[in-house]
Amino acid sequence: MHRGHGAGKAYTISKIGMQELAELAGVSVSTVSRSLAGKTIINAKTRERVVELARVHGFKPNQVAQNLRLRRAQAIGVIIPMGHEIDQHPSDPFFMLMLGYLADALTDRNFDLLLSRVIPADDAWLDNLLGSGRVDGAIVIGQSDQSVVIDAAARQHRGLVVWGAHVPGQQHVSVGSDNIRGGLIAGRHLIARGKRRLLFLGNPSPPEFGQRQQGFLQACAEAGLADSVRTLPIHLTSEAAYCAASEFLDANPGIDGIFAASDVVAMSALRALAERGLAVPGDVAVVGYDDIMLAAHTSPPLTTIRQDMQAGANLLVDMLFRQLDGEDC
Amino acid sequence: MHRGHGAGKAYTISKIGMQELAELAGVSVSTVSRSLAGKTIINAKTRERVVELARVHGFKPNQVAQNLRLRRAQAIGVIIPMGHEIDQHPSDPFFMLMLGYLADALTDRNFDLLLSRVIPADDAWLDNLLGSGRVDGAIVIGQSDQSVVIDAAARQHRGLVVWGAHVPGQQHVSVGSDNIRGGLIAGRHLIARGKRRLLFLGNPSPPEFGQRQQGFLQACAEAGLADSVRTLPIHLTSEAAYCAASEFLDANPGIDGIFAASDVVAMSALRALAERGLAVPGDVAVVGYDDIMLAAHTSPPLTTIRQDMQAGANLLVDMLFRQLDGEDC
DNA sequence: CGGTGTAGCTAGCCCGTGCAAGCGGCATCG
DNA sequence: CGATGCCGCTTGCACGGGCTAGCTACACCG
Repeated sequence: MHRGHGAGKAYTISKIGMQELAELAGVSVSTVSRSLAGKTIINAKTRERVVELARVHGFKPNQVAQNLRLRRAQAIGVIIPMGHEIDQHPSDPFFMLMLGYLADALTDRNFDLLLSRVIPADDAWLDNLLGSGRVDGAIVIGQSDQSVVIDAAARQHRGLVVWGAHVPGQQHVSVGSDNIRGGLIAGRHLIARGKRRLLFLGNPSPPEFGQRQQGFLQACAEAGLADSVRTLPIHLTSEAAYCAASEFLDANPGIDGIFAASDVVAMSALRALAERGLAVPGDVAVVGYDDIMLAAHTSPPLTTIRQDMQAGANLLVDMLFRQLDGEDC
Repeated sequence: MHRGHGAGKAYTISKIGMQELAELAGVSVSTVSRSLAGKTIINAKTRERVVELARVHGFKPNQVAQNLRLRRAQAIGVIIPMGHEIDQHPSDPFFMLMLGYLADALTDRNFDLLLSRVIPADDAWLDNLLGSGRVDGAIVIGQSDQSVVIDAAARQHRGLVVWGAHVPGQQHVSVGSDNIRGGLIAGRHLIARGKRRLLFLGNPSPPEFGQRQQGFLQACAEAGLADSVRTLPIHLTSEAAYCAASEFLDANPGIDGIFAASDVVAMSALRALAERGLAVPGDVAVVGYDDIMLAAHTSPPLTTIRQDMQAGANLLVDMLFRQLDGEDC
């Protein structure tokens, strides 16, 4: 690993302030402020002169001061709580995809995106962020096992939306795909293909995953397979998933259909199957969840339940801003 | 997609301020400030009373005001410039992995992470961020085609480090793996396996990729293959990579070794190969770059050049803070 | 009386905005 | 006939946003 360095530097940390700029322009500070804000109340000629001068001197208004004055933060916190998977590194492409779309949507509205990975040690992580003034609102990706904390925060602050499951009675606004239905579809798909010895691969304790399992079990029940279906609760990391799946497959030969809680898990399962010489989908069919981009690029291409995450991200952001605008939703 | 909502809410937006808290405690605002900061100059009894009162009322100092006063932002910008790949969505697991490690390292130092995806339209994107006061420094992931802009910003501000290539004469501090060496290793690996009709898969214009290609070509030259080696410049998205690779393979049968600029590209190549009935690594050997987690979970597991990104991320953050502390590096 | 331990005063940090003043000319009023 | 006021438009003044820190003020003690 290299550590390159630039040539010797002479930093030009001359950071001119509004005060100086005003003197330079021969106007008052307020005129500078209004000019840069493009207020038409300032004479066009004066305004342009100020703007030009600012450009020349590389002046940028200090946004921290600006935000303080305007009592806003112009930033949204995006949080990935990692309660149920203490060692899950969010290298999960799912997070990244969501993050990318959120970044796009927020950038469009001129808001910054403050990223937090949280390993909830106390119950105050969300309240701390929301109460700190650093953000105007927050988007939580996945309830993890923190529904109680999220509900509490939702009661005290406005400007909080959650990607994840919608459980009856929850206090917080959430957006997510219909996980139960997704699980149902996955189950029916496997059963329609003649698979009978089914396995749910994933930890059902986070609500989204629990609902996927629930839908899956429902499909099994419809087919009279309620008794034979198995669940293997595993971590979401690909490595852990791979190990657990391998072990399980060795101990339980005969499985012919797998529904994985996420595509990453599914890919690990594919590998474990390949190593055991089991054909996919001939011997064992696999269905994933998310439709991350890589899903189409495994061999064979992974069957997966698609979530339209761009739509989801946009909806999250829409609802967040509606809350911030005072709408009650 | 559901849009769940919580029960009707009565927000407790009572956000008490330092002023009120001071009155409640019967002390001055400064005493509250110092108490919460844990300054021992305040009598322990008074201090604890204030702290307790703050806790009870859920008071959290406004960090925006705090930062303004302390002339800092307590945040680092992390930027992914997307100059060369206008449509590359950073769902690339590589970015996410890096981002995760950076988030960890910054969180450890109590800094926030401001995420920006930038499609450089003007030349001011970096200067705008650095000059806005919203961040104390920035980490740029990949030079893309913006080396000039980055150099310019590095000259004006302190607190800027870049993940990517180290090219002679650059003005900015950069951290990255030895891409030339990586390419060299990849090339030698393929050649040692008896492969002779080689292909570099990736757009060599961003410096990191260019250096990977350079090392690869060097290995080819060593083996006298300089003339037969091919380069296929493609986009980094898996979809685009897949299409381009498929087309190329059809038009150029006989390729027996592929070095892909990234693992995502490599995975797409694997799929294209599999669909053409070409065995990996029997007919065609493939080497990727990055060692993202999924690389081990393809079938067959992908050979890849590993970058220790955690070490890289830590180094980036270390060097950034050294710059901020005034060290000249 | 000088020293020590507490706590308050006040001046900012950098910017935005309500209020009011000044512009020159013309109508109204005493 | 001279004084006042008001026009619409532009700009400046002064204050405030929540917080910190240097200096000051006040007890109390030896």
